[in-house]
Amino acid sequence: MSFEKRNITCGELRIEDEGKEVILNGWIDSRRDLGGLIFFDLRDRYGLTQLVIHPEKRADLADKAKDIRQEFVIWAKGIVMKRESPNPNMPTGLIEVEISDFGVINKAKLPPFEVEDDIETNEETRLKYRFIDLRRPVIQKNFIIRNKMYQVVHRYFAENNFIEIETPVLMKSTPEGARDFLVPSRINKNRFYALPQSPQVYKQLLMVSGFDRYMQIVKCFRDEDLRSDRQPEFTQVDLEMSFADREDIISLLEGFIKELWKEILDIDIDAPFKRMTYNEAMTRFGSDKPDLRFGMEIKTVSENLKSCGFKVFSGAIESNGEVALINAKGCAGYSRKQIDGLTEFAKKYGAKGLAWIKLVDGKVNSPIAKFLSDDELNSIITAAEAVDGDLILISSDSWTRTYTILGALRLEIARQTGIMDKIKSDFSFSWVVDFPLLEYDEESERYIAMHHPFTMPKTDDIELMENEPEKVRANAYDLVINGAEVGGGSIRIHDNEIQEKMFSLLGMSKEEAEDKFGFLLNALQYGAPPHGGLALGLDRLVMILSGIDNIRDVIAFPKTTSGLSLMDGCPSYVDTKQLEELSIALIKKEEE
RNA sequence: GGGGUCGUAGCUCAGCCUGGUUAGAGCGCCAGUCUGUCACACUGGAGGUCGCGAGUUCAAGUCCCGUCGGCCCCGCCA
Repeated sequence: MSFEKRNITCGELRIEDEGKEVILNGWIDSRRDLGGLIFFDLRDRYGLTQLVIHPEKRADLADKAKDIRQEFVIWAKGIVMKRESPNPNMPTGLIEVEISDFGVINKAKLPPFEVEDDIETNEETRLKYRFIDLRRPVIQKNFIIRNKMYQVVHRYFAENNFIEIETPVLMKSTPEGARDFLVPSRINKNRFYALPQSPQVYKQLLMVSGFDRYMQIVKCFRDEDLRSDRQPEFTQVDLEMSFADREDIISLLEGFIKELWKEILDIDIDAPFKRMTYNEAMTRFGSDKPDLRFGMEIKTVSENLKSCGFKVFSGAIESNGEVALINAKGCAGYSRKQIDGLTEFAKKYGAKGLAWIKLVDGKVNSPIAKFLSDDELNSIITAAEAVDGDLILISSDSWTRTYTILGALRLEIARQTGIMDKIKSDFSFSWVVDFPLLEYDEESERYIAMHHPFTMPKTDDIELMENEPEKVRANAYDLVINGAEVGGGSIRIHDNEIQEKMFSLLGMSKEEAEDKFGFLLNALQYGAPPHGGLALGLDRLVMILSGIDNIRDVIAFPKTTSGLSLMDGCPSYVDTKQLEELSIALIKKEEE
């Protein structure tokens, strides 16, 4: 089908262009046929331009226009005219193009939903027709931001002497950490590649090779359950530096984030960012990714309640737990039902119950008041800095659980009381540092690496590895923006012996370590420089910059929460022949 | 692995608790009218596997069970 090729886009004509002859190509956004006057809005990625036909002058065009429907792809030639009734809401609203000739390039079926910004279509339908959904300007905006981010990344890190190197997508399966996606192959039967959860080991090897500063915008894969901010394949800005310490990496990243915010949002942000240890983040905000845009900090009150008459509290303290609280300002009016709702919410995080104290009309209203002395009660109220009208929520459990529960409640109260709405266009940037190196995993009855097994312990703590491994802090750091973990990094182990020690702490025998990571241990013996780095979640950064709370809206072709692609129907069953070639037998053959 | 919630016209939803006439509304769509619209307006019309399956019942969109799918959360995500 022939068409006249455009010489201008739909977003750029202005009043200065009056009188020009132009050719436009695009999609019919809408048509308004007034009988004696026909309007079309023509859309492309750059914007909208109004086309007009005067039937009294051009009956032939009016006739042709009768068959034009929304989302048809057309070309139109005409003269740029000043509008009789301009539309101040459109960038091109002062002009219109009076058509002298046009043609249909391609017809379109009626789309299942309209190509508009404020539609409320089920996401299921949107994902099935993703190619139409992606026409919506609101969605396209996210990909324009995303593209700008690629450019800032490449420019900033190139200016800082980083070089981009591609690492394998088919790699060795690593048993530590998230579940791998496995890839069989015809040539090597019974063996499997894995898709990378991260190029971690490769980038460390690149440091051994002397590349000094590496970066890559890279896809990573994890076969774990999905969430509104988690997809099985996602993009990281991955980087690694040699002869660098934590401060080098942190200040480099602060420079990057500054530039990103300036470039994309034209906002100047202050650096250095706040710093907080893991311990502080947990005890003040109940999270290792604290949202610092508002207060409502957690207060620990264990000290005053050691011997209190409320067994839930004293018992928790006795078994090395804590009693802590948050003050839900102005929430004393919460009904029994609302508080029950909060209790249910807390239970999702492992709470057995939730104690509360209301301060109403100068009186204390609380089911636990009768178990506490006046001094104990007052010490709680004082710690909470509570005044009349406040609701104090108290949690007592193990250390981790107490703070995690209160951290979740803090966010929930902020949502319920409108604090979240107030702060939604604010930004807070911080580093959480000094994570524990290890955490004990009840299920496998061993220590597992909190960050990853290549993380360097803090120098002062290395000697603790022998006898008190749970006390060892890692030289690791997370970049947290608005309560989201946007990046995580660490100084890596470059010493073969420490790395072996680490593997053995994780319960790996020498043979096992050799089998799984022998190539790394080997490389560390051939002149490994001290090095460290970080990986940024690019999708999450785009989400924050575009103010979107759903990762699917910043990924062109995302999966649903059950890992399906509704548009192309993957994952799909495969032919028996294909399986035979790979020597794969299915344990349970699906019907059909 | 677990919990919550949703699935009815092309789209968004009401109806379901308390089973009973021909399953409704708005938007969109189709036809007609209309010379300044831009959410065009007005008149008329078409449009349904109530996700799927099985059950209870004289009777199921509605009740029970199963199943598929969307979303959110816990676990999980080094």
